[in-house]
Amino acid sequence: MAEINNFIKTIMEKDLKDGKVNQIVTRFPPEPNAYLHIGHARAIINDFELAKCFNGKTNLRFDDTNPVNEGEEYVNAIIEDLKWLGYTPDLICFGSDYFEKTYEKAILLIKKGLAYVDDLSQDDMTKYRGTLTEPGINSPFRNRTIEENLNLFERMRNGEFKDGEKTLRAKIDMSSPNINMRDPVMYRILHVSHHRTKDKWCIYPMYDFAHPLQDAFEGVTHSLCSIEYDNHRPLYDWFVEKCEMEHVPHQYEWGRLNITNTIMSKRYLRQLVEGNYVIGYDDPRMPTLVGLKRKGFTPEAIKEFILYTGLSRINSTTDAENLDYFLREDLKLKAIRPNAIINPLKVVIDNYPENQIEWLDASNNMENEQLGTRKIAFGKYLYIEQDDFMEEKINKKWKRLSLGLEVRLMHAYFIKANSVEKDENGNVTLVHCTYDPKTKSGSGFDERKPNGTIHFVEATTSLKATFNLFNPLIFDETEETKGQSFIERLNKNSWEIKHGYVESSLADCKEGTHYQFVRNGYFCVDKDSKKSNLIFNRTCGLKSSFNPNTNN
RNA sequence: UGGGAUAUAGCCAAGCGGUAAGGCACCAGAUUUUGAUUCUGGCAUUCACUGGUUCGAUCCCAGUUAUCCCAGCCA
Repeated sequence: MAEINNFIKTIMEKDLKDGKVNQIVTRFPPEPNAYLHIGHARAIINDFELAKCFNGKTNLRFDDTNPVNEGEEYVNAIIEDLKWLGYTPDLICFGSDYFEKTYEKAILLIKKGLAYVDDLSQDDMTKYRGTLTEPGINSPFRNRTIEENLNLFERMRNGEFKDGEKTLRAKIDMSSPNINMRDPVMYRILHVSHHRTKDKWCIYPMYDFAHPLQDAFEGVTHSLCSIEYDNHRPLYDWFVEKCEMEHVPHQYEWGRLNITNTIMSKRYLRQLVEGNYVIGYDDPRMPTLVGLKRKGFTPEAIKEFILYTGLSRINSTTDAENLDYFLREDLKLKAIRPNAIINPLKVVIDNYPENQIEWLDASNNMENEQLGTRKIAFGKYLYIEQDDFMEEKINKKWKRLSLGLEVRLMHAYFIKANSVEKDENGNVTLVHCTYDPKTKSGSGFDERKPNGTIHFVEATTSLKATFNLFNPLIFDETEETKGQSFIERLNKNSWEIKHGYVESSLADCKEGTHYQFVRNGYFCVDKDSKKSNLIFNRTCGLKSSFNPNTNN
């Protein structure tokens, strides 16, 4: 695996060397209200790998301070995703585990005159907050006595007020140019049942107040988050200091990772699922970890991708090509390489006996002998790929079958095309060939070189199969699609289905097994596959394709 | 428009005062029973721009420009 190396690691090394910390402790803090996607994978992998570098620890802490939309379903899914990526947290905990301790710290701030109960309505609070260019105005409730605040806050907890009636706010500076410092809300009233604490609480702490305290309670040394929290760091530090936390955690930010042609926002992903535009969160076109897994991605490929892509404070958009590369790289030696024909063209070997099938030895992966060999069938009737035949060789680069030319059928014989049959539209429906028995694979025959090597499947023994070809769910922003909603821009051809044939050795293939089909890329057996109707999901394409019409 | 962050090739990304790492993509050639893989070579005289300091600047300073984030009782 690639060695992790980024600016956060440099910071950690220095902190350790300077004796600022004795052990690195990080945390991955998802809110349990969505499925994890490739963007989260970046946080997970960096959190865990950085700690691992220094024999540190990493906690999985569910940030469940807003019971609306949060739930058990997501908690379990996130734990499963982490397991799939190969990470075991040193501690699994919840923000709600600290509700009591967090409440006590709020009391402390009230007693220090640094927090107050506010009666302002939501609309008024917005007005009092000011704008980006104008300072805010102090709330008329800002100078309540400590006793009054203590009393009111306790009554908030006891459920004496309705949602939105009161809030607890930190008393900082309404004229701060950093809007986060303009008396941020610490607690709001929500008469909502929490998935873990049920109805015990009706006031819930806000992220800005809860998060730094949780980090401090757990002894987190390096609290890593994305760059949009940069503006929150002064507040983070303010709460840690004013709450007199024994342990002082520090927040560091990195840029978000986007991938070309990929929708990553929680809101959009939810819209896709709820609007039935995709099968579910594990639809192979989704950038969720479960989706990538079902499409055929391996955790190793995702890790390598993240580590090689690096980390900086810039929000970046990486070409999806990079993701594909690391999957190809991982699968190269793992995948079995059987024959599959996606767009079949019939071939008949005129000089081969009727009703005879020959079973030939074929290597599963010539670069990895450990994957063994299998038997493939050869007979009078074959299927080849339509793209592999052209009546006339139109240019020097053409390395496939044409009339009068000879090609090697992989793992089998040389065949020569002699004539074709066509339908009423002039399309080739059958190619008449002859084979040369002397050219059998492995015989060492080298008297003449074929025009190329193509793959095939024997017609009578092959199995029918369905191939799922996935394209990006959305188009790039173009002139025509500009201004359209995201749903309107959905790629109508994001899922193409092809029906073809695979060799008989795939009769007992298992879900999740990877195959590389020659010139068609890598495929993974989908969970819906049954022997009678094999289903393969394309995981990624090969590196380059050849278009006979555009090459000279 | 106030504050903050960022700017290195088509895309990521090292570099932290001594003369531009690496990966993807791309191009050329060799090998090849996959037009894949593998191998070999090529790919920033310049670091958003303009000045300044310095023997010397991607790096320090000043100004300019561009992009992103912040006005939830979301996280």
